Amino acid sequence: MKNRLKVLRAEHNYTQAKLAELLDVSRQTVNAIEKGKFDPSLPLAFKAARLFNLSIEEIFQDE
Amino acid sequence: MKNRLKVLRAEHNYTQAKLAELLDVSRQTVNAIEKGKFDPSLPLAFKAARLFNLSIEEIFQDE
DNA sequence: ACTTTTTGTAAAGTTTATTTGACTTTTTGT
DNA sequence: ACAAAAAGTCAAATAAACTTTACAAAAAGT
Repeated sequence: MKNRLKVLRAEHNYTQAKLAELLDVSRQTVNAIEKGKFDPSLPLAFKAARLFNLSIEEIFQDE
Repeated sequence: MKNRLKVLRAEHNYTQAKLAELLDVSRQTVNAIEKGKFDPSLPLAFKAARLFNLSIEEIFQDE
């Protein structure tokens, strides 16, 4: 599962730590998801989508 | 997290067992998700969305 | 009424997501 | 070049998703 978190983070000038704080997860979780180590839970995907005002599909891609 | 799986199932005349088979999960998993016992993983949410030709947000609602 | 199908539920086990703490490497600012 | 900040990573622990087996309750078909 790919995602655009790194780009979105750059666009918003967020550090991994800042994004983690906004999503209410640990910095390592953000890092791991960005690096494709695992997929976020559905609730976390929703949180990210709301944060960036995007649909889940616009952030995460199944391919 | 709410979802419209039961309705979508009814619309397509799918039993829980049939939907489980199409989603490649156990029947109990479908049942548990429908009953709100836990949320699906993001990959599973994507599978359901593709199956019904809907966006994740059209099937699962955060509130 | 009876039989079959579907749904609900529960326990025990496996896998995956997430945490915390610690440490290294890379990037950025001066 | 140096210091500080950010990103990467690892191990051990907990939580949440998902499996299998098994059985009971409810719904549907004849």
